[in-house]
Amino acid sequence: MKLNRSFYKKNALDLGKDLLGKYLVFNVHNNRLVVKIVEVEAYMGIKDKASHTYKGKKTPRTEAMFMSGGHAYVYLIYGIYNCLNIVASEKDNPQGVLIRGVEPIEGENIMSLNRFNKPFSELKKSKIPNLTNGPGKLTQALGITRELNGEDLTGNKLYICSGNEENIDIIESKRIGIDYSEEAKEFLWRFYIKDNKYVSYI
DNA sequence: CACTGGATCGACT
DNA sequence: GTCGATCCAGTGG
Repeated sequence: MKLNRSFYKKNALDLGKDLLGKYLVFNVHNNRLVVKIVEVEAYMGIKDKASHTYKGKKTPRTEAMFMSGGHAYVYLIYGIYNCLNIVASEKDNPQGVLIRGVEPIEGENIMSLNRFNKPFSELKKSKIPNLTNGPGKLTQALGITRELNGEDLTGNKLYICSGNEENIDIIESKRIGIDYSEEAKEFLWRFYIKDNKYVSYI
């Protein structure tokens, strides 16, 4: 079942936890790609020093974060990689959830071609988690680029479905890669599914 | 306009 | 474990 707008209209911490175990669906070129969300980070916006929208900062890049919950915010990091965020809360309350790790459910062959330019059947077993166990990796595997910035997740191209979220053991830990953000870097705003192979970093 | 640094990854030791 | 790649967004002049 596709999740509707009201699901996203909550703060990023609650949305982040609720997203674990859900299925992300992306339809491209007659291909249907489905992945299970296993690792996320919450960015709480105006009061969060680690957030692009700290103090309500609005720029051409961050504009999508100010849309109502249930849109995509995609940005470029380190000049090379795209990161996918799910916008949370209400319009003009710029909170979001960064997707850091997903588990392939459908279309793993396309993901393997996108990442390593070779079919899934030729991947060594040890390489399989490497398909999607990181924010830059999963966007590459799915083929998500900044063209999808601002995409409405209640549409038919990119959306999230209820999935396999029963009996999930959630681990809370510090967010990654935000050393500049003073006390905010200590907050336990990263959530992942315990023992899942597609978590980027334990 | 010029400069600075990043919500990462992969190659290498 | 360390380190370089690579390019855009943000800032200040």
